[in-house]
Amino acid sequence: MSTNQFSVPLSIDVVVLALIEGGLNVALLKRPDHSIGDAPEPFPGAWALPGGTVDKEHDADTSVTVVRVLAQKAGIQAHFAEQLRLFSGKDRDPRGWSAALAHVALVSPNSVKEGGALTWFSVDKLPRLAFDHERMIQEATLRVRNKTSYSTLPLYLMDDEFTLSDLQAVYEELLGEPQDKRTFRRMVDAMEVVVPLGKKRAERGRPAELFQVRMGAQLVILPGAFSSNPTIPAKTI
Amino acid sequence: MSTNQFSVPLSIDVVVLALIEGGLNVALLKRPDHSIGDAPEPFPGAWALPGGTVDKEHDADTSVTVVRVLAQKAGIQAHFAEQLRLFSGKDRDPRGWSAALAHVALVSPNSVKEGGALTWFSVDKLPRLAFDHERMIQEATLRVRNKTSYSTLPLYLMDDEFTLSDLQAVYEELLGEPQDKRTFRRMVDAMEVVVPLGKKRAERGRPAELFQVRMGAQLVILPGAFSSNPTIPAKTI
DNA sequence: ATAATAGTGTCTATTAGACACTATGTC
DNA sequence: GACATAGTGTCTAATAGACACTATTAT
Repeated sequence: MSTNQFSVPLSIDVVVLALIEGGLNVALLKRPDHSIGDAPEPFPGAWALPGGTVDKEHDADTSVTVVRVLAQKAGIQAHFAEQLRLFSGKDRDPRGWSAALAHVALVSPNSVKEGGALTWFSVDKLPRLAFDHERMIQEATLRVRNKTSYSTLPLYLMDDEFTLSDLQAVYEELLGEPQDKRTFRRMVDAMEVVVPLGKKRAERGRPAELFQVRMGAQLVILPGAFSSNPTIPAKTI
Repeated sequence: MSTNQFSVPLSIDVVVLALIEGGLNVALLKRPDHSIGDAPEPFPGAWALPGGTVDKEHDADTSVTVVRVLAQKAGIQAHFAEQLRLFSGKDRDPRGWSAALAHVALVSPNSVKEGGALTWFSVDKLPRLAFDHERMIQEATLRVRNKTSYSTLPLYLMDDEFTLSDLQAVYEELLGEPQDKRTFRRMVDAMEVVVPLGKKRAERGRPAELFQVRMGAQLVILPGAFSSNPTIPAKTI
């Protein structure tokens, strides 16, 4: 095992997002209130993202760690996960220089109900968070909202069966502005990512056709697919 | 200094890209041919990206390391740099489990001439590369080409002064297809990122107005800005 | 004048937005 | 029937592409 002067304490954190009652929520765990044994744990009693460390014996790479962390800490299998970025520095952990590889993961509302020890918070009403986890959540939601404007990413937030009105409501929530029904359906149609199930769901009014994500559908990225003008600030060194 | 079982050997690598005679080139360094002292260096004689390790005493975070690596190893100040992703695993370095934080950096053709020990290679004709550096270069160029289709990223590849025809040629190289002159200029105009210098440059034919990047211009991201349909494969866990 | 490249005018095809209309269910 | 929501038809405005035309330099 090579842990020398060029080694860095590395943790793997995941911003798990799901829609609950139409709003974006993030899964958090409460850190222990008091120190355990002799090692003083930082941020006692604060909330934190589910995370873990790499098991160098068994984790072929960090993506394996992510799957393991989601399963063990969150009891969740994500529909989508990707690296956000590496957060690092001497100030993020009082114990010294450290790094955390942050990820975004999207899960469906259904899987929220099963999730074990997790507590869900609206991304607009976050509690006191440990480390730089608040920043991770901010960047994760920004990434999701930006990608929404030019991709089919929100499909990963849907349940197995959904109506086109459901899907439009999700886009509207993430984009923060209403979408025209006709334009929206033209887009969805053009992307060829959903297939009708031949079933209908009735709540009020005319029953709506149920759809599911097309088998083998990849994340579709279209120029000017949805919304107006997303902007991402540049980082210049 | 905390280097325990949760620590991981971390290096910082940078894919430095520049246009040379119209084509995308990457800056590489040759690794020593023979072992130095007793530590057997992997990939002797192979080419590698400029990189280094975090100096936990002096580097507040990894972005500082990137700047330092670019200055020390490459003698370069980049116009643009961002994290690509963390490459990790037990197989990428024969010495054991390791991680490398890969970056993309863009520099102007002018800065190529000054760059000290670097050797530049066309991204289409790469030599034998150490570690997973070939993969890093592939992902870096893909990222740049994708962003080109919906942003003003290529501005960071331009010299201080350039004509609109120069800029269009860069976009055409990166997108791999010709652009309509009128459409291209409408876009550039709409983005308000360049300003005329009131000077002209003559080579053959009518002299062209010279432009520079507008002071304080940020990376502009427009829906459907350039080109047709970029696609990025999704990663599902 | 001719060649070469810069820059503009303008027609047309395509696409996005608005919005009214029809369709199908419940009460 | 009224009401509510789903789904479609279609006009219009905005945009993108094509491409010809004018402009300005060198030889």
